[in-house]
Amino acid sequence: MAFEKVEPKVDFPALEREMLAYWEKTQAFDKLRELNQGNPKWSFLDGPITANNPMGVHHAWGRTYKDLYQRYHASLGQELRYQNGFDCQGLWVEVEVEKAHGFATKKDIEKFGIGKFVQECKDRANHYAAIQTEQSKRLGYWMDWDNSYFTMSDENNYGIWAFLKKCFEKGLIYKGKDVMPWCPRCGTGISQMEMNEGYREVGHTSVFVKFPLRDRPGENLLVWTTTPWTLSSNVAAAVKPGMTYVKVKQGDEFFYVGKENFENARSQPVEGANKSNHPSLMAITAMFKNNGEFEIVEELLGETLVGLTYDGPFDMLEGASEAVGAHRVIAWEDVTATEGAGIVHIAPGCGSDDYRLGKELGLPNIAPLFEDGCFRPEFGYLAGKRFDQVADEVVADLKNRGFLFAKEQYIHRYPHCWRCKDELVYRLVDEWFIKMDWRDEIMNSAKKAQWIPEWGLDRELDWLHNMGDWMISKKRYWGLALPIWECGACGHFEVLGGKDELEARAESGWEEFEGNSPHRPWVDEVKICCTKCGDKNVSRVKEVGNPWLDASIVPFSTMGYFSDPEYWKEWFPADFVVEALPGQFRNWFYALLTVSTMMVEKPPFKVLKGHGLVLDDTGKPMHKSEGNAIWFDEAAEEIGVDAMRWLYAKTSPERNVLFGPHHCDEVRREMILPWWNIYSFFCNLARVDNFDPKEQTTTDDERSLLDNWILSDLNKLIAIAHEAYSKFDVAKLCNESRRFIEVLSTWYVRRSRRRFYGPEWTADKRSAYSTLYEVLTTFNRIIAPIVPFMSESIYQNLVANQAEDAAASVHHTSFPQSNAALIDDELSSQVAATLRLVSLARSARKDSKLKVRQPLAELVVVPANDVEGQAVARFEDHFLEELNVKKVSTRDGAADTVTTTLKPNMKTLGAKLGRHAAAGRKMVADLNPAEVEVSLRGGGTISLTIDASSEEGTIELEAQDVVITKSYGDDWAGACDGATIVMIDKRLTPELKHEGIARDIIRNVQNLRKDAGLDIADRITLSLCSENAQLGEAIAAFNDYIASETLATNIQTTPIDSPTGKVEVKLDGQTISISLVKAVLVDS
RNA sequence: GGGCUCAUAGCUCAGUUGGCUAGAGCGCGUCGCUGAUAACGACGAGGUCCCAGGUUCGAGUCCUGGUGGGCCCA
Repeated sequence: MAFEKVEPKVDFPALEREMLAYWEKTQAFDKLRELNQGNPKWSFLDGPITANNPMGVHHAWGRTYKDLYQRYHASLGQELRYQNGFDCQGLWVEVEVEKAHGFATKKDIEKFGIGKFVQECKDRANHYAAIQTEQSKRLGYWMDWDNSYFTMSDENNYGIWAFLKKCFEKGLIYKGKDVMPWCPRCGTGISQMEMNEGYREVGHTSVFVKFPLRDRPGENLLVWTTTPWTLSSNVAAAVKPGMTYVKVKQGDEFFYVGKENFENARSQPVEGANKSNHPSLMAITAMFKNNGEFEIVEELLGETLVGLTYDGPFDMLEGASEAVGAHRVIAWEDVTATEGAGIVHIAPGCGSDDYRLGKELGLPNIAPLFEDGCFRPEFGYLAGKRFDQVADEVVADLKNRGFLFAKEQYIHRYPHCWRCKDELVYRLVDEWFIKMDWRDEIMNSAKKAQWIPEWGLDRELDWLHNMGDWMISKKRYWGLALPIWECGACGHFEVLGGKDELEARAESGWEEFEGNSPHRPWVDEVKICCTKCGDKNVSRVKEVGNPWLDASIVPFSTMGYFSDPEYWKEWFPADFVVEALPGQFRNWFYALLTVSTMMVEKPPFKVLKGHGLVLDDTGKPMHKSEGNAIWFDEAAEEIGVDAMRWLYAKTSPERNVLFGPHHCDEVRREMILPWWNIYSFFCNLARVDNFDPKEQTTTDDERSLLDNWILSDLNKLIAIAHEAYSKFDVAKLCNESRRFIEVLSTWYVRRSRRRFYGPEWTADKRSAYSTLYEVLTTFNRIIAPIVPFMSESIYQNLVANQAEDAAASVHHTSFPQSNAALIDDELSSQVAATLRLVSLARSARKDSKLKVRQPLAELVVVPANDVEGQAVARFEDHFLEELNVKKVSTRDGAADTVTTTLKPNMKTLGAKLGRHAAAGRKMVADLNPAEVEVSLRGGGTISLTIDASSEEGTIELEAQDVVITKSYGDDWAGACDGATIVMIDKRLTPELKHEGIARDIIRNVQNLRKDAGLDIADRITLSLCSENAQLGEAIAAFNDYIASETLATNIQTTPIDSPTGKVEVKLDGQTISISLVKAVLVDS
């Protein structure tokens, strides 16, 4: 069957949709699974994508890797699971559902009904999972889409219960307190990651306050804070032991303050362009000045202050009573000399550093706020007021009671809720934790896996080493129901490990729960009996779980650990996982390792590969709000997903990829179009010639040098491809492929073009066809995992439609194997030398100012090595044609035609010579240029003694000290590179001149034919009219040549009546009129 | 403050275990080609391989210390 015509201009997105339809129609994916069923397994584990929005282009990077490595392993015949995952539970889904309803606080949700709310969250996850499924298919991502896992599934949730139960049995689950960023409006803690989203610049009233020392009447600590309301909860004041402090006397009072803090100018930590908008801060010295005269009476180290007790500013409040006896100066290394007063206000109930410090030292925690950010009743005049509305009142009060030293407006970046934009507050809360004192075991697991890049392991170990206990609770609604039942009567708590255990332990509520998923509010109906005190009404705690738990149980829950252990053993651990690097060390990678180490004491993956972020065209992060984010659908239909996939595949994974019009265009130009053009060139000729790959075959003997060379290169590429895919380094393959396409297009195809044109099936033509056919089909298979659509389309035309027994899809065929017998390194190096010599000769031709159309008599090569000499001998024809010369020859030396001249470079030489400049200059000028060139090449030096009597009279001459130029005389143009010299004879004989003119004419005729809309095969009658004698001679001399090249049946020197095409051009300054008409062929 | 990482042409990036004259694409300039090509090709200009030391016959590459950027932790 003939090849289908290939349009050189293709709508790639349309072609991709066509291939999608073909796969759908032929059930190509299912067929592939059937083919590999029962074969050795390759286990890939998918990190779940958050099913909360449509995909952006950034999602496509990881998914491209996931698909292409799976396709490679399938092409080796391996059986795969092809299971995609969706991450469904968590605050991000809740937020979107809240937005849709216009909810502002948790109370709105409770009023709406937790059951209804949770159901809507589920619906939303399902909705976007469906959209992402369709988008992934469009990406060409072959997965078992009917069998994706959802982290909200019962199996997954109960799997986590089993994990938590195991932790509980080892005594690792506990209820603890921590101070964390809290949004009073949303009523929830905010994680570190969420907090990073929400920093905004705001102004706060900051104050310097006095803490009077109890044992030293009249002496005060000077303390600074940007959050005056937290003074209500002050417990201690911290100094840095080794830092120098000063004791300042003003009036009857003394103040302790950090020496540098006291003396130095203060600046606001503001970045960039906003700087000028901010008032500068008053130095502490200046504050004192404002209050009158002062003097420094003593310098002392911070350690001498430690242990002193003081009166707090709010000791009269009932809520602060616990702090009164605790007020003292403590030591803290993190106190800085650049911010505040060098003495830091510590409120362990209101700050996270404060809390940690307080915990170490056993300080009491004062937690003044309710969930909604309002003060508790025991805080006097503050009671019932919100923390962010009391600054003025507090300042006035401090002033009245003599605690205020100074106040100011302070502008800084402060965390805000990323959802409602309210200011966050640090608040002491009860949360549930997993103790992490077994981190060494997790670190051992991490070390057992291979990390790509390797430093990923160091990074993970660093995190594991430093991380605190894992806070697994969140005071929200939509998420894993933490299986912790806590007895309200005695405080005893237990963790249940699964549905069966829950049923067995249920005292009441089972009927209400049964049939529902283990989520709030349904699971909360179930009450159990306290094993300690016998209370029969023990409830589950209200909290839901950390979403990373959801995603990290999947190597167990989705692989049948709980339901089908035999199956699980076959697929665990995964051979490969790949995800975006930033963030995942403390998220998914960490959680996976933790859960898996607890469950089976080993890592759930053998190889973990990470990749970077997707940035915009200019290297900036993509943000919806900045308008530089790109949706997946938009990009897919604009540039096509093959181009997108290639862009992702060719980027070094550990760095970021720049995605935008410019970079996509580059991919199209360097890879997609050249590859398609070679294919369409071949295919359209093959149609005309009725090439049949089974009929027109060739033998090794018949292959040309170029054929052997390109096959050698191809087989090398196959070996590289196997290595790159199996080591997960596809970027390397992309680089090599690009190089291959380039040499294939610009050397093999271009140099071989004419071999395809003849009418007869000569051995050479068969050889050209069958070689290029093999190269096309093989290379197509190599890159199929990366560009599945384009390669499928090419395969369909070149292979599938040619043979009944061919596989239905390129993705059903097995990966090519490299044939070492076809690799010829010597030939490759000779071709490389040829390319280099031709390039040099072009440079020489350019220098000659004679265009390539003008034939010249001779090219002379002075080879630098044997390979170059062999190249000239073996590829003589190519030199002749490429450079349009009549003869090519080699010579050992070129001393007779090339003059080498040497000029001293006084810029560098002058400095070396100093006072010997004049003599040295002469000496250098007298050196033998050719010998100097040889000596200096490759970094050598020449020792010159100008004046033996002085030490500086001897210098080392280096390459940079001289300028070496070559001239080739009037008759030759030349170029050199290293030791290689090429020269072209510039002398034009009349014969050569005539041939040049003939070729110019041919070119103009060809253009005219094209403009006249003639078919390539149309015959013409040609008229060439010129009054110039030289043109006439040229036409006469090359009449046959012109006729055969332009398919002219007749060339006349008189004008044609009503020509189809006519043009007047100037050749060599002389006018010639060219016209033509399609010849009428008479059947003979 | 600690960990990891990056720094190569105007821009985006290659550069295996140290090895001949440090490369590509884009952009720029010049020329050419244009019956496979949404084009393309050739040639050219453009480099302190961030800085300073060290190891070595030899360092973009290895080591130490800085500077600057990124990520993470504190």
